[in-house]
Amino acid sequence: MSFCDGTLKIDGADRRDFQNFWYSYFDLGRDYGKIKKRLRGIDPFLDAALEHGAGIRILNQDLFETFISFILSSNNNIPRIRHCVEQTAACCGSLLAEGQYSFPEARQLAAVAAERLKREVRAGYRCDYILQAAAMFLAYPVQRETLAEMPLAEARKALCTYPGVGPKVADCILLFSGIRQDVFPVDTWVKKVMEELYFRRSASLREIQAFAAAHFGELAGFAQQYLFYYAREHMETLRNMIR
DNA sequence: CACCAGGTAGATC
DNA sequence: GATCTACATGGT
Repeated sequence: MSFCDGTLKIDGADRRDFQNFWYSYFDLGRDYGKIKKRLRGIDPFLDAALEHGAGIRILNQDLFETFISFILSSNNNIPRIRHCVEQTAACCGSLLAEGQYSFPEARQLAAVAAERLKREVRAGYRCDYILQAAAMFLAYPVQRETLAEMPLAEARKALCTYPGVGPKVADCILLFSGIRQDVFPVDTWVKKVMEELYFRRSASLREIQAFAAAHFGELAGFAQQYLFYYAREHMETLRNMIR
Protein backbone atom coordinates (compact mmCIF):
# COMPACT_ATOMS: atom_id res chain seq x y z
CA MET A 1 0.00 0.00 0.00
CA SER A 2 1.18 3.52 -0.73
CA PHE A 3 -0.32 6.96 -0.43
CA CYS A 4 0.54 9.72 -2.88
CA ASP A 5 -1.19 12.86 -4.15
CA GLY A 6 -4.45 12.06 -2.41
CA THR A 7 -4.58 8.58 -3.88
CA LEU A 8 -4.23 5.34 -1.98
CA LYS A 9 -2.67 2.59 -4.06
CA ILE A 10 -3.08 -1.03 -3.08
CA ASP A 11 -0.50 -3.34 -4.59
CA GLY A 12 -1.79 -6.41 -6.37
CA ALA A 13 -5.47 -5.61 -6.00
CA ASP A 14 -7.74 -5.83 -9.02
CA ARG A 15 -11.31 -4.62 -9.50
CA ARG A 16 -12.71 -7.80 -7.99
CA ASP A 17 -10.63 -7.40 -4.82
CA PHE A 18 -11.84 -3.84 -4.63
CA GLN A 19 -15.49 -4.85 -4.89
CA ASN A 20 -15.22 -7.87 -2.64
CA PHE A 21 -13.03 -6.47 0.06
CA TRP A 22 -11.50 -3.01 -0.02
CA TYR A 23 -14.72 -1.17 -0.73
CA SER A 24 -16.21 -2.50 2.47
CA TYR A 25 -12.93 -2.39 4.42
CA PHE A 26 -12.55 1.36 3.93
CA ASP A 27 -16.28 1.90 4.42
CA LEU A 28 -16.46 3.57 1.01
CA GLY A 29 -20.23 3.18 0.79
CA ARG A 30 -20.70 5.66 3.62
CA ASP A 31 -21.05 9.38 3.06
CA TYR A 32 -18.77 10.88 5.70
CA GLY A 33 -19.55 14.37 4.47
CA LYS A 34 -23.13 13.77 5.43
CA ILE A 35 -22.13 12.43 8.84
CA LYS A 36 -19.94 15.46 9.55
CA LYS A 37 -22.77 17.71 8.45
CA ARG A 38 -25.13 16.04 10.91
CA LEU A 39 -22.56 16.29 13.72
CA ARG A 40 -21.76 19.91 12.98
CA GLY A 41 -23.34 22.58 15.15
CA ILE A 42 -23.98 20.34 18.15
CA ASP A 43 -21.15 21.99 20.06
CA PRO A 44 -17.98 23.98 19.30
CA PHE A 45 -15.59 21.29 20.57
CA LEU A 46 -16.90 18.69 18.21
CA ASP A 47 -16.91 21.25 15.40
CA ALA A 48 -13.18 21.80 15.92
CA ALA A 49 -12.59 18.07 15.99
CA LEU A 50 -14.56 17.59 12.77
CA GLU A 51 -12.46 20.24 11.05
CA HIS A 52 -9.27 18.49 12.08
CA GLY A 53 -10.42 14.98 11.26
CA ALA A 54 -10.60 15.17 7.49
CA GLY A 55 -10.27 11.72 6.02
CA ILE A 56 -11.08 9.74 9.15
CA ARG A 57 -12.92 6.53 8.32
CA ILE A 58 -14.04 3.70 10.52
CA LEU A 59 -12.73 0.50 9.00
CA ASN A 60 -14.73 -2.68 8.63
CA GLN A 61 -12.15 -4.98 10.11
CA ASP A 62 -12.37 -8.73 10.54
CA LEU A 63 -14.23 -9.61 13.73
CA PHE A 64 -11.70 -12.05 15.19
CA GLU A 65 -8.75 -9.84 14.31
CA THR A 66 -10.47 -6.85 15.92
CA PHE A 67 -11.33 -8.95 18.93
CA ILE A 68 -7.77 -10.08 19.59
CA SER A 69 -6.17 -6.76 18.64
CA PHE A 70 -8.23 -4.82 21.15
CA ILE A 71 -7.65 -7.33 23.92
CA LEU A 72 -3.96 -6.66 23.26
CA SER A 73 -4.60 -2.92 23.41
CA SER A 74 -5.67 -2.75 27.04
CA ASN A 75 -3.33 -0.85 29.34
CA ASN A 76 -0.80 -0.75 26.54
CA ASN A 77 0.61 1.93 24.24
CA ILE A 78 0.00 2.20 20.52
CA PRO A 79 3.49 1.35 19.17
CA ARG A 80 3.60 -1.73 21.36
CA ILE A 81 0.05 -2.73 20.43
CA ARG A 82 1.08 -2.63 16.78
CA HIS A 83 4.14 -4.71 17.59
CA CYS A 84 2.09 -7.29 19.53
CA VAL A 85 -0.45 -7.63 16.70
CA GLU A 86 2.33 -8.06 14.13
CA GLN A 87 4.09 -10.64 16.26
CA THR A 88 0.85 -12.54 16.76
CA ALA A 89 0.55 -12.81 13.00
CA ALA A 90 4.17 -13.84 12.64
CA CYS A 91 3.76 -16.39 15.40
CA CYS A 92 0.79 -18.34 14.05
CA GLY A 93 -0.63 -16.66 10.95
CA SER A 94 -0.29 -18.06 7.44
CA LEU A 95 2.70 -17.05 5.35
CA LEU A 96 1.51 -14.72 2.59
CA ALA A 97 4.83 -13.60 1.17
CA GLU A 98 8.40 -13.15 2.27
CA GLY A 99 8.11 -11.98 5.87
CA GLN A 100 4.38 -11.29 5.55
CA TYR A 101 1.79 -13.11 7.57
CA SER A 102 -1.98 -13.05 7.72
CA PHE A 103 -3.65 -12.48 11.03
CA PRO A 104 -4.30 -16.00 12.41
CA GLU A 105 -7.65 -17.73 12.43
CA ALA A 106 -9.03 -18.62 15.86
CA ARG A 107 -8.00 -22.22 15.16
CA GLN A 108 -4.38 -21.21 14.52
CA LEU A 109 -4.08 -18.96 17.55
CA ALA A 110 -5.79 -21.38 19.92
CA ALA A 111 -3.28 -24.07 18.96
CA VAL A 112 -0.20 -22.13 20.08
CA ALA A 113 1.50 -22.98 23.36
CA ALA A 114 1.19 -20.19 25.92
CA GLU A 115 4.96 -20.07 26.52
CA ARG A 116 5.75 -19.65 22.85
CA LEU A 117 3.11 -16.96 22.42
CA LYS A 118 4.46 -15.01 25.38
CA ARG A 119 8.03 -15.37 24.19
CA GLU A 120 7.25 -14.20 20.65
CA VAL A 121 4.43 -11.70 21.14
CA ARG A 122 5.67 -10.11 24.40
CA ALA A 123 2.19 -9.13 25.52
CA GLY A 124 2.54 -10.47 29.06
CA TYR A 125 -0.66 -11.49 30.79
CA ARG A 126 -2.69 -10.51 27.73
CA CYS A 127 -1.32 -13.58 25.97
CA ASP A 128 -3.38 -15.74 28.32
CA TYR A 129 -6.44 -13.66 27.50
CA ILE A 130 -6.08 -13.97 23.74
CA LEU A 131 -5.44 -17.71 23.97
CA GLN A 132 -8.57 -18.28 26.02
CA ALA A 133 -10.57 -15.90 23.87
CA ALA A 134 -9.43 -17.73 20.74
CA ALA A 135 -10.43 -21.07 22.24
CA MET A 136 -13.86 -19.70 23.14
CA PHE A 137 -14.19 -18.17 19.71
CA LEU A 138 -13.33 -21.52 18.17
CA ALA A 139 -15.79 -23.45 20.33
CA TYR A 140 -18.65 -20.97 19.98
CA PRO A 141 -18.04 -18.90 16.86
CA VAL A 142 -19.57 -15.45 17.29
CA GLN A 143 -21.15 -14.09 14.15
CA ARG A 144 -21.22 -10.42 13.27
CA GLU A 145 -24.86 -10.80 12.26
CA THR A 146 -25.75 -12.24 15.67
CA LEU A 147 -24.10 -9.33 17.45
CA ALA A 148 -25.67 -6.86 15.06
CA GLU A 149 -29.18 -8.14 15.73
CA MET A 150 -28.82 -8.18 19.53
CA PRO A 151 -29.89 -5.23 21.63
CA LEU A 152 -26.78 -3.18 22.39
CA ALA A 153 -26.71 -4.02 26.09
CA GLU A 154 -26.87 -7.72 25.28
CA ALA A 155 -24.14 -7.58 22.67
CA ARG A 156 -21.88 -5.77 25.12
CA LYS A 157 -22.66 -8.29 27.82
CA ALA A 158 -21.94 -11.20 25.48
CA LEU A 159 -18.57 -9.75 24.49
CA CYS A 160 -17.63 -9.10 28.12
CA THR A 161 -17.83 -12.83 28.87
CA TYR A 162 -14.53 -13.20 27.01
CA PRO A 163 -11.37 -12.82 29.10
CA GLY A 164 -9.67 -9.47 28.63
CA VAL A 165 -12.83 -7.89 27.24
CA GLY A 166 -14.37 -5.13 29.37
CA PRO A 167 -16.67 -2.24 28.48
CA LYS A 168 -14.11 -0.30 26.44
CA VAL A 169 -12.82 -3.23 24.42
CA ALA A 170 -16.38 -4.48 23.84
CA ASP A 171 -17.37 -1.16 22.30
CA CYS A 172 -14.20 -1.10 20.20
CA ILE A 173 -14.99 -4.54 18.84
CA LEU A 174 -18.52 -3.47 17.90
CA LEU A 175 -17.32 -0.20 16.36
CA PHE A 176 -14.17 -1.26 14.52
CA SER A 177 -15.53 -4.43 13.02
CA GLY A 178 -18.35 -2.36 11.56
CA ILE A 179 -21.12 -3.94 13.58
CA ARG A 180 -22.48 -0.84 15.28
CA GLN A 181 -21.79 2.87 15.03
CA ASP A 182 -23.85 4.01 18.01
CA VAL A 183 -21.28 2.90 20.60
CA PHE A 184 -18.83 5.19 22.36
CA PRO A 185 -15.60 3.51 23.49
CA VAL A 186 -14.25 5.40 26.49
CA ASP A 187 -10.47 5.16 26.75
CA THR A 188 -8.13 7.44 28.70
CA TRP A 189 -8.17 10.10 25.97
CA VAL A 190 -11.89 10.17 25.42
CA LYS A 191 -12.42 10.21 29.16
CA LYS A 192 -10.08 13.18 29.42
CA VAL A 193 -11.86 15.07 26.64
CA MET A 194 -15.32 14.40 27.97
CA GLU A 195 -14.43 15.34 31.52
CA GLU A 196 -12.61 18.53 30.59
CA LEU A 197 -14.93 19.76 27.86
CA TYR A 198 -18.37 18.59 28.83
CA PHE A 199 -18.43 17.70 32.51
CA ARG A 200 -15.77 20.03 33.98
CA ARG A 201 -15.23 17.34 36.61
CA SER A 202 -14.41 13.64 36.86
CA ALA A 203 -17.15 11.48 35.40
CA SER A 204 -17.85 7.77 35.45
CA LEU A 205 -17.96 5.55 32.39
CA ARG A 206 -21.73 5.20 32.69
CA GLU A 207 -22.19 8.96 32.88
CA ILE A 208 -20.00 9.56 29.86
CA GLN A 209 -21.73 6.92 27.76
CA ALA A 210 -25.17 8.21 28.73
CA PHE A 211 -24.08 11.71 27.75
CA ALA A 212 -22.69 10.49 24.44
CA ALA A 213 -25.87 8.59 23.65
CA ALA A 214 -28.02 11.63 24.39
CA HIS A 215 -25.65 14.09 22.69
CA PHE A 216 -24.46 12.20 19.61
CA GLY A 217 -27.10 9.47 19.29
CA GLU A 218 -26.60 6.94 16.53
CA LEU A 219 -23.48 8.80 15.37
CA ALA A 220 -21.70 8.41 18.73
CA GLY A 221 -19.03 6.12 17.28
CA PHE A 222 -18.06 8.68 14.64
CA ALA A 223 -18.06 11.49 17.19
CA GLN A 224 -15.77 9.39 19.37
CA GLN A 225 -13.28 9.02 16.53
CA TYR A 226 -13.19 12.72 15.73
CA LEU A 227 -12.82 13.65 19.40
CA PHE A 228 -10.19 10.98 20.01
CA TYR A 229 -7.89 12.01 17.18
CA TYR A 230 -8.31 15.68 17.91
CA ALA A 231 -7.66 15.25 21.62
CA ARG A 232 -4.48 13.29 21.02
CA GLU A 233 -2.89 16.13 19.07
CA HIS A 234 -4.65 19.24 20.31
CA MET A 235 -5.66 18.75 23.91
CA GLU A 236 -4.39 22.23 24.72
CA THR A 237 -6.46 23.87 21.99
CA LEU A 238 -9.57 22.12 23.25
CA ARG A 239 -8.75 23.16 26.79
CA ASN A 240 -8.47 26.80 25.71
CA MET A 241 -11.94 26.67 24.21
CA ILE A 242 -13.45 26.21 27.65
CA ARG A 243 -14.85 29.58 28.74
C1' DC B 1 13.37 4.01 40.55
C1' DA B 2 8.68 5.91 39.70
C1' DC B 3 5.29 6.51 36.29
C1' DC B 4 2.83 5.74 32.01
C1' DA B 5 0.34 3.27 28.06
C1' DG B 6 -6.57 3.23 23.30
C1' DG B 7 -8.17 -1.42 30.61
C1' DT B 8 -9.60 -5.57 32.90
C1' DA B 9 -10.27 -8.95 36.74
C1' DG B 10 -10.99 -9.80 41.37
C1' DA B 11 -11.74 -8.25 45.92
C1' DT B 12 -13.96 -5.15 49.05
C1' DC B 13 -17.02 -1.93 51.10
C1' DG C 1 -22.93 0.08 41.99
C1' DA C 2 -18.52 2.68 43.05
C1' DT C 3 -13.51 2.12 44.30
C1' DC C 4 -8.96 -0.02 44.75
C1' DT C 5 -5.07 -2.76 43.13
C1' DA C 6 -2.25 -6.01 40.56
C1' DC C 7 -1.11 -6.98 36.20
C1' DA C 8 3.57 -8.05 31.82
C1' DT C 9 6.16 -5.30 29.05
C1' DG C 10 8.95 -1.61 27.35
C1' DG C 11 9.68 3.31 27.27
C1' DT C 12 10.67 7.92 29.73
